[in-house]
Amino acid sequence: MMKKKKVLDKRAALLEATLNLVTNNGFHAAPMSKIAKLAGVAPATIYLYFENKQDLINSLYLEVKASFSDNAFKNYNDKLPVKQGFEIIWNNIADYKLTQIDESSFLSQCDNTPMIAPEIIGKGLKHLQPLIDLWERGKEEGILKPVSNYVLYAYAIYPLSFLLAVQEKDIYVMTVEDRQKAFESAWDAIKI
Amino acid sequence: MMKKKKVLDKRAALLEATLNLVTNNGFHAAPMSKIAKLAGVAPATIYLYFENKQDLINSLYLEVKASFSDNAFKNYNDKLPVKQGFEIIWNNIADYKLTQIDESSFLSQCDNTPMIAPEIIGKGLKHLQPLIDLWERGKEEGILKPVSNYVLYAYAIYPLSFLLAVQEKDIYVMTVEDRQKAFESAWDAIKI
Amino acid sequence: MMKKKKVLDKRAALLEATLNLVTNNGFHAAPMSKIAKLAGVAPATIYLYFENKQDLINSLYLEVKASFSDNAFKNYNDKLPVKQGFEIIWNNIADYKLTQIDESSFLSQCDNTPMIAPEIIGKGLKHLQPLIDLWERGKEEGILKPVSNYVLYAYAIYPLSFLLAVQEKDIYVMTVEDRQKAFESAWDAIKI
Amino acid sequence: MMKKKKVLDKRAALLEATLNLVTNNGFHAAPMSKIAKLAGVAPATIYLYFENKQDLINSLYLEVKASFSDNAFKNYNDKLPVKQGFEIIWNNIADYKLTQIDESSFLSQCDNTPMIAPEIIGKGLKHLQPLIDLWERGKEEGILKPVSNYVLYAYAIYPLSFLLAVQEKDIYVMTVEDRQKAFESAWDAIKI
DNA sequence: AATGAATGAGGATTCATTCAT
DNA sequence: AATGAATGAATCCTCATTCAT
Repeated sequence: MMKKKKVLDKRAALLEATLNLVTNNGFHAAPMSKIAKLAGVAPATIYLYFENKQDLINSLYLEVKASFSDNAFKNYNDKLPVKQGFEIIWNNIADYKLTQIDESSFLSQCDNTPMIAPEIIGKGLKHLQPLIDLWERGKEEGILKPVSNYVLYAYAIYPLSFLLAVQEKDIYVMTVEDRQKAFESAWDAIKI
Repeated sequence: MMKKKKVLDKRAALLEATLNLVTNNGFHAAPMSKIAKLAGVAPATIYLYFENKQDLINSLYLEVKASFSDNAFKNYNDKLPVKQGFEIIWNNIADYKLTQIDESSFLSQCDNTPMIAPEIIGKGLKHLQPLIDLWERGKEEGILKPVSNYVLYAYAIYPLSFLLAVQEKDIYVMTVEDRQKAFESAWDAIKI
Repeated sequence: MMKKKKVLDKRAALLEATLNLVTNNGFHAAPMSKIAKLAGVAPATIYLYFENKQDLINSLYLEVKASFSDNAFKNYNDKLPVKQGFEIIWNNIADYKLTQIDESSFLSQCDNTPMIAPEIIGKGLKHLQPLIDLWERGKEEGILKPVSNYVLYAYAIYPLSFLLAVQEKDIYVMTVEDRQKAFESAWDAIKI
Repeated sequence: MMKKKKVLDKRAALLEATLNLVTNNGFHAAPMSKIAKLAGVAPATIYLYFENKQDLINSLYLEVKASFSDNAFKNYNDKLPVKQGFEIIWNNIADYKLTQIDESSFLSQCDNTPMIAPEIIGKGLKHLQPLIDLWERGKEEGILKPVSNYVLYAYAIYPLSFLLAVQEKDIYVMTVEDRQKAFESAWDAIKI
């Protein structure tokens, strides 16, 4: 069990090192040798845990996406009223984007770049099903605009990515009121 | 004159080749040799027109950003009522994003990646001033929510990037009605 | 232990290959690829032992200079009378210059070319201190001319470089008597 | 004639530019493009005056060597007593080495490097014949040591190259007395 | 005579990956 | 399981030289 722990440690260290390097320097400036050094292992060791560099990146993407999604539904259950449920999810996501900055930047980079193959991106989206379900219910109940879920996502969730980006670049700091207003904008955009 | 034309041709061909390769393969898979081949010149020729790879990318970024911005204010003038002015700009941007797919993807990639230095990004933003002015006026007139322009951008314009992305991945095709509704969402998000 | 040996072998092989190529072809005609081939390793392997080409050249310079200096003081000790001590050193240097031809040519090339930075050249000079000490003593004892050590070096040691050069070009072969006379010229030049 | 002048100007400008660049940066950092720029002509123009880079370097070597030799025999005639004649030549050479620093450094670089083919070096030596003749006479008259002219050159003339080098590196400045003593060393070294 | 655009060949260096230990 | 030495292939970039004008 101690052994198992250590193994997981090494894998985790590699993923974290990759996250750091890719986020701050970009894919093309995150060589395997640096990843290994930052993780405290030998370059060859990476290949015990991952098939190759692409597999390492894919794995990281899926893990981060999973942690993002898990977080999104904290304290949420599908019996809540639509607006209340949405508010919980929106706040969870906002919290994540504004505090897990490296992870969020990494996801942005992956989602706007051909560095992750579409089928892997697709896998990562599975976890958001409860949000889709909520929106479908909202549309049935006549609370939400009858538009594609893509449009809902574009207006309700995606703007947070932009706010994260400017936040991270230190050109704008979001106050508590700003955040409340941002939520209202999101809701105004999708509510009927 | 013929000479001047040819020179511009070569520079333009290089920029276009770079746009194609970076958009479809990513920065790290767009080697100078491929760029040269696609542009129909020898690798060394690139260095007659650009200092180095970074300069080539920066130049491309600024040119595309400029074309994007120029397009955004087609038929717009700052005497128009706020909503009408905004609608024109929004539609211009939507047209651009949905038709100039390569250019739009490239800009997304640049804006979500450390591949362009912040100071160059800053330069590219200058051109959007008229939109900022319009928003300031809208807030003064009590038509728009009194929030940071970053928030307005996040909800009014940025969602189009997401819609472009899904559009491009063929997982969603936007109809004329969808688009009208998307505009309404944008407006609902920012109007008071 | 076997491993350690092999590692040293490779480093040494690289240094030797560099010595050969630079000596016979000049710095500008000693590409890393040729050095690697001559040393029997892949080009990338050079970078396991040296930071870059300049570091390789610098290292070689310092090693050769050290071997030159070590040799210069063979059988010498600072209790010997000035003339006798000088004769030993002079002969040691003459032996080195006339037998270690590649090494000597390489040093000449380094010392007459901007290929080695002044601070590295400076480092290489440290080892000659005992000769300087001997000369200072000789001046104190009224045996040597009261002139700068640079002048003493120019007349006592430096001429050997010229004799090496002509020797190497096969335009002149030095006999034992010639050599004895050369020593006398050196001594005549610096003695009072 | 004006035209002829201009032509010579361009050739001379190219030679001077080459001298500057090679002297200060070394052969491997004196690209044709920089030479052209420094001379104020287009790269292709070089090839109107010189066959290729090697020819340019060779031509420069021969011109500089000729100017060095011409200077060496200023005010000299072969009727003078040996010591007096030698003193004149020695002083001429010393003047040249200590004032025409770029030219002297360039010659040192050429003579200690495989950058000039031996047959070209040989050509350059022709001009020193009067010095050889003087030495032969000195040996016949029993004034000079009966040794090879190479040895005489090594001790009488070559040391000046070393003194130039240290002079140029600012680690030693030669006074008038130093210079007188240097001459005496040279004479002591070769006289019987 | 003079040029500046153009280039093929080659330069130093990096990198993902492998393999003997 | 873990490694560090090793590498072939590729990357960015430079350079001597040419050629159409």
